[in-house]
Parts: sequence; structure tokens; C-alpha cells
Amino acid sequence: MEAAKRESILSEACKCFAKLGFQKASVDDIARRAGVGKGTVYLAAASKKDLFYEVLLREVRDWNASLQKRIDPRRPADQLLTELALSSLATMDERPLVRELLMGGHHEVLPELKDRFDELRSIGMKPIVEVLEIGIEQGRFRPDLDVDEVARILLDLHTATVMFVVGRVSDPLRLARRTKSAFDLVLRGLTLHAPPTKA
Amino acid sequence: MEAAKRESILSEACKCFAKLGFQKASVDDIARRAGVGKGTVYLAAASKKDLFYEVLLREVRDWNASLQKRIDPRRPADQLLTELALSSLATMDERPLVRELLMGGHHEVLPELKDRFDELRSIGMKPIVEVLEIGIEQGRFRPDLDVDEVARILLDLHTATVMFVVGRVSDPLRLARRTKSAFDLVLRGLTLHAPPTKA
DNA sequence: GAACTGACTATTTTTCGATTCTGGTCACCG
DNA sequence: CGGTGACCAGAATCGAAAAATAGTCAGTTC
Repeated sequence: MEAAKRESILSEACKCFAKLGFQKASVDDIARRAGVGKGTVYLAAASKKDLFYEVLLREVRDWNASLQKRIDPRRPADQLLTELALSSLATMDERPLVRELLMGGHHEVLPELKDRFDELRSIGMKPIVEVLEIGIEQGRFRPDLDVDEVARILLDLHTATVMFVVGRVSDPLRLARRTKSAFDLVLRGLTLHAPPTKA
Repeated sequence: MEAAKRESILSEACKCFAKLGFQKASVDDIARRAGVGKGTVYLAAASKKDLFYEVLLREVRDWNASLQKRIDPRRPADQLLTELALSSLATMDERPLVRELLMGGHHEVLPELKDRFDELRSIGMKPIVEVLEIGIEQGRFRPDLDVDEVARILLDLHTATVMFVVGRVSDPLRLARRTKSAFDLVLRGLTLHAPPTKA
């Protein structure tokens, strides 16, 4: 398996899956666009499902890296968190597969990959976890936080914000404002004065 | 239009829509189960869509009332909020139509009713708004909150929690715990000490 | 004569079998 | 030996016939 061919296959597969979805994208088509024979695709991945997973993994890692790159641990973590959400929001249009993954859209078509999708979601939570840890380190965030649990909640909240605007008028300004409101709420909390942290 | 018949029609329609969804539920069937002729259904609602909306409105109002009944304005609002979420969670199984409404599931089948669905969602936010106002009144919640905006965020967060567990193993314990975590997070906020409220 | 009905119609949905398309394999090529 | 594409069984798709459905309204009932 030549590396360049593998690269080409994954890259073209990504485009096809994004444009047509898992079902309608055909292996024949992917092979043709990648400039290889169909058999070669089956050297890169054991099945169409595996190919899809491979593509998704690549996408998530890439998305992850691009977000992680923007995290400067010396800046205040509360700013980092909001900016992380806004950056993620901005990349969603270029990463439809990631968006679908977050929204759980693939579950209906490929319920048997549920566990793997969950893994990928966990990978996607890593930048959030990192920012939370930075915040605790900086003494800005409550040290008693269960960072994994909180990260999952934040990712859910972020996803919900995205979901309820997809397919609607989707004024990007509105979306950004909602994201800011939501994260401001989470950062400051509802209560007037944060109760003294007890063990 | 005799009141008892209208009642029977709406009640049976609710069951049918819940069991089969809007498309597969047939007006003939609803009429038969309600013990009336098909024409009578069209005295209760001008069309099948209107009937669906009428049923949904009834469901949301009922759901609303049952939640509102539990709100004792003398109790601490932070407790009220978490309990509200848990109560809502507990009723979801008995109110599949409301759950679908929250999750936006009807949008795909009836996009032309989007605006009405949004109205219904707003109605569903009323108990949350009430608790937020109680909290401000009690001096427990920040008085600068935009209660409508915050209520929508909380409803989204609640919905997200529900969505990501529907169709999965759905251990109810886990769901309750996640809800508690999420609302505890929102109540206390991420930051260690709430910054002094500025204008 | 107002409340109610159900046969009727135009339109949708379903069925089902023929046909095309697709995932996956493997004997063969360069 | 990395790579290929003709090949196969099963899945998706299509089209036309058949069944079902939303909505109407002349007529029945009380």
C-alpha cells in the first residue's frame, strides 16, 4: 500500500461521504476519483464501514489539532473556553462529517458503530478537557470539577446550540451570540454569589 | 361539536400520533377509535395538520401544568430548577410527542409548521422562566439574567441530555446523574469565585 | 335544522417484480 | 507482490398496478 495512494483514497472518500452520506457514496466512485482500482481501496480498509471510520478518525484528529493549536495556556482559561466554542462553530461548515458525528446523525444509518462513534466524540472532547485543566491550574476554575464529566456536558451544550440552528435561518451572528450567552452562563453560573467551595 | 366527542377525538389522535407518527397515523383510524364518523374529525380541526397541532398544544399545556404544579415559590430556586429538570425527565416516557417536539423531530416531516413548533417550545419554557424569576426574587440568582435567553439555553441543555441517551442503553440512573451534574454546573458555574456583578 | 355520517374522489403511498447498482472477492497482470 | 477490474450475490432502485388516505358533501338522524 503506497502512502500517497492511501492518502488519496482517504481524502476522496472524505469528500464523497461528506457530499452523499455513507449509503449513497459508492466504493467504485471513491476508487475512480482517487485514481486507483477498487481492490486497492480494500487494501486501505477492510470494509466500507472501516473506511468510513478511518475517514472520520482522520477528520476528528485534524479538527482537534486545529483547535488545540489555538490554545495558549498563558491566556485566561475562561476566554479560552469561549473562543474554543466559537472556533469550533466556525469550522463546522468545512467539516460536515464532524458536525454529523457530534449531532449523532450517523447513529440511524450505522447503529452498529455506536461505540466507535462514542470514542471519536471522546477524542473531540480533548481540547475542552485541556482548557478546563488549564483553568484549574490557573486557579480560575473550581478545582473540584470532574473535568471529563464537565467536558461532556459542555460538548452537549455546544452541539445543542449548533443543532437547533442547523436547517433554520441560521443567521451566523445569532449563532455566535447564543454560543457566547451559553458559555457566559456556564462560566459565571446562575447563582448570585458562588457559594464557598466546600471539599 | 359535542364536547365529549371533541375530547375523545383529541385523546385518540394523541395516542395514534404517538404510536405511529404523523404520517402513518390515519384520520380514518382516529375517527374509528374515537367512535365518530370521519366528518366529525373535520369539525374538530380543519385539517390533519391542524389536528396534530391541536393535539401537541394540549400535550404541551398539560405537561406544563403538571410541572408548574410542583413549583413551590417558597423553596430555594436552585433546588426547584434541578427538580424541574428531573421531573421533566421522568415524564418524557409518557409524553413521546413532547419529547419529539423538544428534540425537533417533527421538523423533518412537517417543516411548514416550524413557527408553530417554536411557539410550543416557548410555552414549554414557561416553568423554567418562572423558576428563574423566583430565584431572582429570592436574591439567589443574578438579577442581570435575561431570563428568556437563559431559559432557552437551559431547555437546550436539557434536551441535549435527553437526546444523547435516547436509543442507547439509557440507564435511567445515569441519565438522572447527568442531569444533576449539568444543572449543578450551570448553577454554580465553572469559575472559582463569581466575579463581582458589573452592570 | 344542526350535528353527524360515510360513500366518494383525487391524490399519495405501498407493493412487487424486473433491472440496475454496489460491496466485496480473487484470479491475473505488470 | 502491489495493484487491478471482471465477476458474483445481494441490496437498492424503478415503474406501474393496486391499495390506502385526506378531505368533501349529499344525505341521514334526532
